[in-house]
Amino acid sequence: MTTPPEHIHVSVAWPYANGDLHVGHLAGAYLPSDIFARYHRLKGNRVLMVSGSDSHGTPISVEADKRGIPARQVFEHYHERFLQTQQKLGISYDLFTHTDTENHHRIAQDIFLLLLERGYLYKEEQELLYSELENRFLPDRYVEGTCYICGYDSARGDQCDNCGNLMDATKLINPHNRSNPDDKLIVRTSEHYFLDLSQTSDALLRYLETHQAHWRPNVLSFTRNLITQGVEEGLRGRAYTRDLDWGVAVPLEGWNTKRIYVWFEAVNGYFTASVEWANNHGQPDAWKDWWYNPSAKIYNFIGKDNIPFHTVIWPAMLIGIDGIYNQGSDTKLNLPYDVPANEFMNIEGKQFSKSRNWAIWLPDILERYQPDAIRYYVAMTFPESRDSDFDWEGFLSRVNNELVAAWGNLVNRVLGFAYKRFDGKVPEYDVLTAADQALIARAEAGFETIGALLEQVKLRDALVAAMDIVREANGYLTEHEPWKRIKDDPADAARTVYTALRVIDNLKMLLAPFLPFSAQTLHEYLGYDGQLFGSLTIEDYQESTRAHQALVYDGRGAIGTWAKSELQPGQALREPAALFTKLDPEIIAQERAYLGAPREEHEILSD
RNA sequence: GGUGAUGUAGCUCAGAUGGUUAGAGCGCGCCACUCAUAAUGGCGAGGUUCGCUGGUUCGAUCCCAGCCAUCACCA
Repeated sequence: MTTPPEHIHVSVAWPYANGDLHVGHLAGAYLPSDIFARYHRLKGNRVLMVSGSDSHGTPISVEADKRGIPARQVFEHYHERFLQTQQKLGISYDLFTHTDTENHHRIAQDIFLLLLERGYLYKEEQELLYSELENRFLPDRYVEGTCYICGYDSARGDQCDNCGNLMDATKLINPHNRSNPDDKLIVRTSEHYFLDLSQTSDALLRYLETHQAHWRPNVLSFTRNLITQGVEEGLRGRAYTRDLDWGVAVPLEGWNTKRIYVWFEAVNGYFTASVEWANNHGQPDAWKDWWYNPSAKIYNFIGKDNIPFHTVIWPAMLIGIDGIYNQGSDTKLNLPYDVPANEFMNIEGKQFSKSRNWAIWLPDILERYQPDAIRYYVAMTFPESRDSDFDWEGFLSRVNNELVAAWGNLVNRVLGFAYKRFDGKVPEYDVLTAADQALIARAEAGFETIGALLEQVKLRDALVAAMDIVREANGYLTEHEPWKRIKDDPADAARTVYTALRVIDNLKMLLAPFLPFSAQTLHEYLGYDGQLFGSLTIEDYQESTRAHQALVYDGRGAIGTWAKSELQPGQALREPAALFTKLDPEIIAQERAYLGAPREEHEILSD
């Protein structure tokens, strides 16, 4: 009764390549998506997990200006660091590319042109602030002026820091260039394209109806209100184009000073990266197995700040370009099946802030902690239903008391005992008692119950459920005391140790999506060969005019399956060692000292 | 200002189409154990009853209204 494999597309938010990745990124999107993808791969489903660096956008230009280097240099620098960081954390993208590829530019332009041709775009004049000194329109965050509400003289173009109101930059009094007060700005009109959302709102509401049963309630009601409110108030669009020189060119005559708005082309990346992946594998149509397959499911893993873009704008675009690159077929282009947006992860009670360096940078903590320790704590603290908090005391406590003391120690005590007292082999046993069978059944049931939680993207609940089994296994050992029985009833000790090993073997798989590195180590200690998961490598790709690097998961040769252990008595074990490092309580003070202090970027060393 | 969410034990978080004693992990106390990275297991204490004020109801922490605080998006 094998079920045919499902096609699962895991689309992960594209990080701006203007600074290192931090735990907020990991908690919001990357770790949830990786756990989800690894689970589905173990299930035997066909997973396509893609993302990439967002190479464009004002934040990158701002960073480039600050450093006095070209935008391209900024994004290439951080793109490389993203690849290294995520490789070390084991975020298993089938393809993590970036948006400055020929492929991405071409498809983003095709999407724009198709929407234009089909009448989903309209043109309108906007009033914007223009610098005659620099001969360009300035983005709002480059603008400063006097607040027209409270009179504060250093209001930013997008918001007044004094009264908190959002600003319409063109209404600012005495607007000037933020970096040059003498550069007085003038209001000029500029022509732009807008995506006409009113044309897709009915289809979007029908789409919501068919998905409301499995969407998170906050995502659903937020989206529904956005659309219905938009219908009532004549929802139109947001600008699809901007007056910028860094980004994907608008493919029209006379539009050479404008670019496609970064948000619009970035969400296209889920699609363009799928196409790139297929091309890289020499199967140019393979992406259609996810995008034009009615039974495929697309999941968008994002943070709560991006909900409208993924539940309104991106689906609207997909409706608009239905049929793209699929001539001769009437299969519909898939919309996201689910958008399991996470809330935010705060740091020691305060919001993340790059400028104040109130952040936990992934490259930094990867120098000091095991990737599985980081993954464990962050997964246990996922902001799945509300904002959560990363605090170092909690990190120490969860790693030492749960990961090391409960799970790591269960493995260590049982494997160590079996290795020493049973001649380095899985014990041979006569029969299993009811208690033995009950514990094994309990662990085996996890493949159903924990699997169901993972499929519903209740990842923290799934991890808690696995740890419950760990505790039961520890309790079972305490009750059956094989270290005593080995003296007076060796047969009973053999049963108990066999049972514990088999439960550990099951737990290895149940925890593998969360803790892939230690699961592999444990797999080997148990005497097995082969890799549970595939390899994750950084590859070079050459297009006709440029080259780029990408993180690539290759699942060929992976042997892990989401299935019950069939551990054989007599199997030779390998000499075990501790899976996890216990942390010194001093790290709390050390780590807290980094928060808010100036930070130096270190080279990311490979292991 | 609008929309959506969040506010539950010392800490981090669950939860219920409204109904008897509101849960988990950690921390704390006691007991057991010593195979194990002094690692585990059991029991127990802890919430003035679930942000505040009203309302609906036989009954609300869970529904409704208002308010306060925090977060996100939008104007």
